[in-house]
Amino acid sequence: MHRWSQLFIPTLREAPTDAEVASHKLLLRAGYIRQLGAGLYSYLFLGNRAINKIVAIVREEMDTIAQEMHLPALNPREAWEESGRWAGMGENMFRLKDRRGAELCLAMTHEEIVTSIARSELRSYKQLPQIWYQIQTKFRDEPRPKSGLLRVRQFLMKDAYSFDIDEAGLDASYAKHEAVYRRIFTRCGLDFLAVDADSGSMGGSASQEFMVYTDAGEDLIASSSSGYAANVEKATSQLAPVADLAPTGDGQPELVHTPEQKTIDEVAAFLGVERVHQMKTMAYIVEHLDADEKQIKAVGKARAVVAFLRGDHQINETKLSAIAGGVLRPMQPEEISVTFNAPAGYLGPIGLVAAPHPKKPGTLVVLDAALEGRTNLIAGANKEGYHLRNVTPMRDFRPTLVADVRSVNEGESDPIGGKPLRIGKAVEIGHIFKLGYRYSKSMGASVLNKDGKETTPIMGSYGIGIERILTAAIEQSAAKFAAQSIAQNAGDPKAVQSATESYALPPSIAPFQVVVTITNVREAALLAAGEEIAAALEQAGIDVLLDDRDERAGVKFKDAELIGVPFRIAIGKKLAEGKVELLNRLTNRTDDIPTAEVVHRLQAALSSSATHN
RNA sequence: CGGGGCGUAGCGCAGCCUGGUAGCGCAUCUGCUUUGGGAGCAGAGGGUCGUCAGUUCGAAUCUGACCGCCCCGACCA
Repeated sequence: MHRWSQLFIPTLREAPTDAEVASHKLLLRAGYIRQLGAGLYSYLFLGNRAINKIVAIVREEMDTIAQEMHLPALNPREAWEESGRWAGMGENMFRLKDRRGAELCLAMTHEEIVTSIARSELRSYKQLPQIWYQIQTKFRDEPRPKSGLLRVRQFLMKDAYSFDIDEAGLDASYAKHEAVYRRIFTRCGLDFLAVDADSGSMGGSASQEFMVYTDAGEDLIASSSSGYAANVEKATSQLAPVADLAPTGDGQPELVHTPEQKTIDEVAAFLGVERVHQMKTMAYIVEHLDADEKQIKAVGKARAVVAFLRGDHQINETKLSAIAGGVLRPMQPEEISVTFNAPAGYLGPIGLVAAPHPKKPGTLVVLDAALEGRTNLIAGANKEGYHLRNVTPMRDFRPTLVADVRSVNEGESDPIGGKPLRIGKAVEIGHIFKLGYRYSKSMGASVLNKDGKETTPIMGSYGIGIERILTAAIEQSAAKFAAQSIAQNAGDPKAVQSATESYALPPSIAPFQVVVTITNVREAALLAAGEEIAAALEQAGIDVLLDDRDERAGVKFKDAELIGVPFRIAIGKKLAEGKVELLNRLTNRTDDIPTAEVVHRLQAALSSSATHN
């Protein structure tokens, strides 16, 4: 029996000023965690209990499709040299030396390690597929740890890796993970979305992120009621048709004097046109950091990239970077004038020499797909103080390629059902993706296939951030409480403020399922009833915390709320009538129930809250 | 790494401008009262004022360097 009077649950009346986001404040105030340094936290009794509950769910579900292992967190340099990531990880990896001067790192992830095991142990296609996972501490030297447990330097990750003989096998392994992830997050009580993600730097083919909408998040995602969901790095949308401008003069590109009019808005006002009738020019340098010799020979280590977009659209650098095949940085004005012999602010498509093919030398010119088929646009003239009218893509200039390189906007129609997109911040709690051959190939893993031929296995990689599940659950609940409170206390900012800092965890991951609050331990009858009820609940397999502290009732109620436990049984005045009070914090419903029915009623409440999740 | 803010008791803060040897609330401990929504009264304990150096008769206070933490940005398998 867990008795509050003997536990270390250091709740705080006020949150330290360092804490900004709701989950951070609440985790500190509830005594779940304490900070050791930037991005480093100690998980105290309650925090550790919640984490353990999450881990147990993850483990139980993962065990249905995979085998658990435990790999070293401390890795020798050599293991990371082979894949090229010793250099590739850059500053983000913690590095150290042993007493002999040998270099080591603290692993950020374990592709290299599983691949090296696979390479030395897997011989035949008959041994495939394999799915291996672990729940391990990961280390990342984040440039900016922040938001409590949301972005830290040491955290728990469930990472899994699949090895298959062919793509069909990988598809199956990937699908298994998707299904298991949905079960895990559902059991953890989260409202989540699986979104299409950019698989960019890991070089895979398909990738989905599991996201929870919350303002504390760092990613932006777009979703709609038709079931479409994507990271904005990858999201697309359908656009309403635009009526083009009528041609002027002979309909050919025509110079117009636009002195000092550089921005889209300035030109729009000056010429009396809409932004949709303009073409925006974005110039970048792409650096091929891990280019091979062949590529360097073909297009150089760095090359100019120009993208043309509709005047009211925003460039999506992730999309452009994927096409350009490297890291982008905006061109400096001097670089623009040297490279294109045109002033920044008046850069335009006509006269620009585009590479004929992305793999051929020259400037990579990308026309955003939204401009395809448009006519009579306004564009920069590559001449100080001038723009061009009547610019019609494909007639007046040819880009290297046409591609979607813009960012979607809130309210645009989603590409599958045409429903309006909702764009919001979200926290990434899991990520699955098809890695492909990157590691198996570079590290030389192979097995014999049916025909006795050496075959490189194809890999998948699948992560879950354990702490982020806890954080997201708190953020999600706190947001709900805040919204309710704002609705109920519209005129009272103080009440809103205090309720804003409340939450209740799903029973599956809460450190305890129920708190039994003895309102006054000095009354022998209350104390005895509390002990008895708590024991009965425990007997029934329910995780119960008995608040037997010699504190005032108010203090105990506040603390019970602070620690986020979803149910509370208060033993008080009504005991004289043989009743206690059951509070369901998830529904905010209070019932007076006969003591004899407590176990039964709570079990019913627990199972109904589980099915609602 | 760029920009901003902060560092004084466990937590929240004042004092710094104008140098004179540290204070308030909460928490903690003791006693009495109180006991269903963060109690009241009385008393007590607790601080190298982030670190180092400098200026000064004297530094929490002025100056410099460094360290740490938070926020915005860059970055982010």
